[in-house]
Amino acid sequence: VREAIAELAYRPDALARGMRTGRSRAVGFVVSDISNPLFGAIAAGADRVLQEHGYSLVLAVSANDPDREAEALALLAQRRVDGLILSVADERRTSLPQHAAHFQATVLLDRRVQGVQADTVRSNHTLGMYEAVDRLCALGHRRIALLAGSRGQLPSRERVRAFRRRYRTVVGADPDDALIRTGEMSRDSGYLGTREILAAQHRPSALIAGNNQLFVGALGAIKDLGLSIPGDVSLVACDDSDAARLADPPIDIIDRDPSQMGEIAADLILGRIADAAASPRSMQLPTRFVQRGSVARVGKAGRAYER
Amino acid sequence: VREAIAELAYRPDALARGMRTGRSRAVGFVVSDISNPLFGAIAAGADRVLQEHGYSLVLAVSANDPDREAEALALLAQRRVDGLILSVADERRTSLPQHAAHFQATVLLDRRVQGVQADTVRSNHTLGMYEAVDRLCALGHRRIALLAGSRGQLPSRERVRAFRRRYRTVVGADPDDALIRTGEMSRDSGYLGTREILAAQHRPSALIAGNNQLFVGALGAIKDLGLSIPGDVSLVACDDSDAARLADPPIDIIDRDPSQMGEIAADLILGRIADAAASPRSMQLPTRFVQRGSVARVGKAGRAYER
DNA sequence: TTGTAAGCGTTATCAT
DNA sequence: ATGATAACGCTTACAA
Repeated sequence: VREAIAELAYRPDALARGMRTGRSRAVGFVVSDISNPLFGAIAAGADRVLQEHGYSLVLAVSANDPDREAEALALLAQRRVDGLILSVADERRTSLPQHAAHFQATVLLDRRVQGVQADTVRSNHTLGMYEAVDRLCALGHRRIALLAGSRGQLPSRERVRAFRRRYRTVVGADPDDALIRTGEMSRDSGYLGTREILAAQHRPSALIAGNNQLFVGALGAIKDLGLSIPGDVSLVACDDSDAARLADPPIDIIDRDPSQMGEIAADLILGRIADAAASPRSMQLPTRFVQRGSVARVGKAGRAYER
Repeated sequence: VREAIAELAYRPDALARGMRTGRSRAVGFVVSDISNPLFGAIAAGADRVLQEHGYSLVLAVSANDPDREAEALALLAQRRVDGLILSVADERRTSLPQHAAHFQATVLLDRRVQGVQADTVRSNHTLGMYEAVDRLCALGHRRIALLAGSRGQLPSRERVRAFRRRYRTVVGADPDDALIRTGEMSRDSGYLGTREILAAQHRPSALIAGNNQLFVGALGAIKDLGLSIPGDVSLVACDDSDAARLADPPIDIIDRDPSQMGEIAADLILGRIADAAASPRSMQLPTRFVQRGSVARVGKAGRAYER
């Protein structure tokens, strides 16, 4: 019999097995943009763990559009995926609550959705933001702009909150709300926001970009305005990237470990599949500020790389 | 009846349907590294087209390891995916021939595999390389290094061939083979290769990095060596990236459209699923050289941005 | 221990 | 047209 198996290269049909057992051994992965290396790294981490356990990752790109997200969820439900790893496009407009019952395991990536019982993997965006504000304020920065991203995503709100709170603690006054801008998590939004902010008469001395896309836009705008980093403006980006490492000067970042996020998400999924009744788990990973050379003492224009 | 469908949110079970019809409406996507934005963009393009047609993309990361690639193919075969989009890790060691019969549609991304009947999407790496060599030679470069990547991947061989051929045509002599280096498609390989090449006594005046990872390593090495671009060395990268656009100076690239590659791959898959008997199709997309400021006339050290 | 049968949710076929 | 029924390939439960 074993000979025949080997000879015919027989492999059990996963569809039939899935139909009979009620488990497809597939996990959906819904993200706004898989060409963003942050999500790519998360996917890679998750896939590594899932592959080891004979599970596959079914990708679905939402393009930050709640309607496409809804279609993706419907399609994945139809495919009877056992689990779902989801970076909700907009917490205020997500259709997850309508679909959640179809997935026996759901892990939310850095999001909070009302009325859905799900495990979560979260980054502690507060930690790194505190360190960044400490550093900027210690170097004399008081007018600090924040490209915060969308209000429909938890990390954006968390960063704004941490920024305000720490600024108040350190400086003893509230930050200028006009310098805190919400908007799309896109290059264009980062570019336009930065141009507006830096064209104002009373220009901020530092800028924090809320994700890698906003950072790309911000850096482009700073270049186009002919400003120098950190002489004219100090810059901090959230999440690491080749562009941040290789820019001149290299850009200070609020860093985290995205592939670990993916691995933990996969672990949570597998754990919940094994024990559907377990109480919801929430894992939190740290973020940390990394100095590189894009932040200088305020008012010392031209003296780059000061530490 | 329709009321009941709406009321119970009934959706046909894709597993059962797949079992009965013999079509899973899923397509496998096997790549070395999904955190590489090049593959991310290809995946995004493919997913956009496939989603429109009710197909899902099943991701499998091979990490450039032929063994993991083999496992991925076996798992996807077991899942009865209708099609396969595959960027083979190493053409010399791929197990695709053993698995190909399980997939009724296969599209190879920029690879050639002996004995496998598959549609292909190819980039014409020759075009952009010709333009790059023309440009470099026109500016007086004669000692040009090429970080070519792995010999097990068609684009690497195609670039070496195009480089040699065009150099010979333009210069009238063969290029120095010691400056053409094969190796892994990794940052480390790019870093180490660049350090070695640029530390030699008779240093080349220009360097071409064969992909975005090699480029990242090369740029890091150039920085660490304290060399300036393009004053000390001119640099050209294959494939665009944020890092190339935002570097100072911005890096000249050999560009192509990866998301279009993904879309075309998906189109080919859908076409072949519709007509399995159609003769194999091979689509070729152009590459083009884009000037930005990282290439200068040879011997005019320090005169950056010369055009 | 070994073998047989039922049934998972579809779709397709075949009577009516 | 309409409706009942078989079959896809597997797992599992139960019978021999």
